[in-house]
Amino acid sequence: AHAQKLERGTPEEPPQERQGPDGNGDAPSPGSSSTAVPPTSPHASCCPLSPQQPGDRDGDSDGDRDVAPASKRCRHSPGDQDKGPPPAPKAPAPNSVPYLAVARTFERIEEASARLKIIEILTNFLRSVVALSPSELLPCLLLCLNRPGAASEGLELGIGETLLSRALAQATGKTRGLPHGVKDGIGSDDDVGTPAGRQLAQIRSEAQDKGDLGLVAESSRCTQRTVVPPAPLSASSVLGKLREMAAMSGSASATKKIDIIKGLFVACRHSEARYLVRSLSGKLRIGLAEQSVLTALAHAVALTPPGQEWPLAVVDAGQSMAPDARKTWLEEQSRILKQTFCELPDYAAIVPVLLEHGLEQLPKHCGITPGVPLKPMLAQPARCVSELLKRFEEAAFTCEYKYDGERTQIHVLESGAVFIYSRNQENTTSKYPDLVQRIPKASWVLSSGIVSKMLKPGVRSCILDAEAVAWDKVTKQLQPFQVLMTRKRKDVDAAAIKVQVCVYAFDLLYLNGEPLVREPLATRRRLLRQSFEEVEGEFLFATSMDTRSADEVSDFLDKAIKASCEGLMVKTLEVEATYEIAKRSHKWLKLKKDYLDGLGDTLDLVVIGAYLGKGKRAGMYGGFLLACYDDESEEYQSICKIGTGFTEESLEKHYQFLKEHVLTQPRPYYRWDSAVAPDRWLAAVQVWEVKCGDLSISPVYRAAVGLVDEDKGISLRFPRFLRVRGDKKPEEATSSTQVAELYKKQQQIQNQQQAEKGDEEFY
DNA sequence: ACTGATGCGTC
DNA sequence: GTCGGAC
DNA sequence: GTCCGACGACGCATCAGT
Repeated sequence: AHAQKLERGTPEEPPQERQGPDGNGDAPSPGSSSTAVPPTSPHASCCPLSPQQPGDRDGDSDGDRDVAPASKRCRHSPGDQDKGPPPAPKAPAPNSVPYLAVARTFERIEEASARLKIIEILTNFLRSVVALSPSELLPCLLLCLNRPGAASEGLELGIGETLLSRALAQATGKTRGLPHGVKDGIGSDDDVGTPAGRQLAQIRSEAQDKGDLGLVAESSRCTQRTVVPPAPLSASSVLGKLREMAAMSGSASATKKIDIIKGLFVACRHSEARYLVRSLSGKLRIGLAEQSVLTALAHAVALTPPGQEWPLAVVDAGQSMAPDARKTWLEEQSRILKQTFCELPDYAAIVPVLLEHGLEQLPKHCGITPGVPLKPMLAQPARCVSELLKRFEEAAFTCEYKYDGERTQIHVLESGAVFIYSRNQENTTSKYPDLVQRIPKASWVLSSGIVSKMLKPGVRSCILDAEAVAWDKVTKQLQPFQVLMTRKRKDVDAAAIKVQVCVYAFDLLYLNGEPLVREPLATRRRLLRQSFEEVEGEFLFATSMDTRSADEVSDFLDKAIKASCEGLMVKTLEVEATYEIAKRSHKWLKLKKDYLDGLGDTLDLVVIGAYLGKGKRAGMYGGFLLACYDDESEEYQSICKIGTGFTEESLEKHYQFLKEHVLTQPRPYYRWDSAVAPDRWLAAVQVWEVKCGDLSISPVYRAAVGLVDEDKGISLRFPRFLRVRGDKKPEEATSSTQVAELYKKQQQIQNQQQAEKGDEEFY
């Protein structure tokens, strides 16, 4: 019901200040009792911004709106006391949670760096919400996670830096009240002549300086006037607006979204603007994400059980426990929630159950359901074969080819319905109608002529874990990831599909009504092989080998590469071999050529540009534009950007060194596309050694243009910085010819050419 | 009707 | 996807 | 080891602007 309400974007009831906790409440100082002492002067003790902003925005009275009567304050305090929310003197009416309470919590979290501290702050905030405004628990959680809803809902905000900057420019510009309907800043930078254009330029420049549009919003004055002061934001109203915007499409939707953002911005107080803008831009940047939110939620509902009558009988259910016992108990509670969440990663489904039945009962009501995506097992990189053997010690393990495609979770329901989900629980069913057709039950419905042997008799329902890989039916070869990417994504007509897909199944998570995630891989794999039949080019089991010999692993890795795979996945078979993501999400290991020292491709490239950093890289360069050298034309040709592999120290050093080499304009012998134009052009003075996964034909980069493709250059997949090559002059960088060679020698390209050759001989 | 920019998903 | 930092 | 947030290439889908 709550979700429906949000979907309709129902406006919140008029806020009742009398009851509305304002979130200003500071925590009692450490050591104080569980009973919070309301600060006597809210501005003095709770609103650090107020003294600096006398009278608040525009001198109107909204600075006072967020001050509730002292007796009602502190309810949604994110306080760091560990004794829970302060009991209020009397039963509260159903409250909404002020967005300011959320923002204040975010502030505190952002200031903290220790995860335990972050969890504690959020826990206490959530305890307040559970106790006072349980109906707003879901919106609060979604705001903390910065998501408008579950991934499988497929909601996209469709708001990026550009749109957001324009909205801010309009809200802070002086366009209103100007005669003759001045252009409002929508459009290109061409309108810098207009006030809004100037404002936009200023917003952008300030955003570059601060590396965070949210901070810009917070420090900008909103000049939009409203006749009636806007109502204070609540958690659910903000989330409702987010969902409203996500649901919008069609022409002029951007303008409508801008209007909504302006409306929200007008209503923002204090730090609300910062977090609103960050939410809209998709980066909360407070060091809080899924795992910590889950832990905090578990702690919150464990300590302050939901559904209690007022006054709360239990504010801290762990109060009487010894510290150690309390810790163990909280960890166990957290584990229960996380396990459930991994099997049903949807807060909209979990939260109501949590509120009604409590945490202990949660697993009874929520679990794996075909048709609902679950969290996939992930893998950690292994640097060498010996690390592998060391990690798995005596435990038996298996190696599987690591296919270069898209992770797919295939759900077959008893009804015969088929759903396909991505690694991130996005519903990709419509992208794979061909794949859906291969499921027999679906085939009956769609076309009785299609017969597949894939599912063996007796399989009524299942969830498969697999990789979908582009497959050339003519040459009977795997195709590169880039080919798979060219498939249409929406409303795909199975008959019109050009890029065929072969599914490589490697795990079975559910079979005929039974979850298998608590079974070891050996069992799951046996059931997988028993239940399904391979069909060439359509459905195969991932090629695997069970071994304990380092040499055999190495050989198998080479075979995988020769078979156009990325490398190997290595998994224990019996020990620690369940599919319980909550216990450890990266239980598997991945072994790729480019992880191995001395193996994989490295290039020596020239830095020719830099991008201003954002977030924790604000105030320095966050990324760089690299080029190879073409000795033929004596040009530096852009090949990729790079933004990882640096230590904080090296990043600082690069900034100090390279800022001395900033150019006012690019050298005439630089070749690049406007899409990658850097914030600062740099003189070609330094060579960096860079490692990468594959080399790809690029739509925007210019390296080795004309050597492999007539007018497309080459770029690097997964580039990362290794070190400065102080011994190399820029002209000694990797040459365009060498780049082309590296491209051609890739196994996938070799295999492809091999196939073409065979084709020619055949005709 | 077309194109380029933008957003967002995959890896 | 890769990587480094904080814990 | 876990969690988080810096940053990468690339292609489809969508929409503003022409």
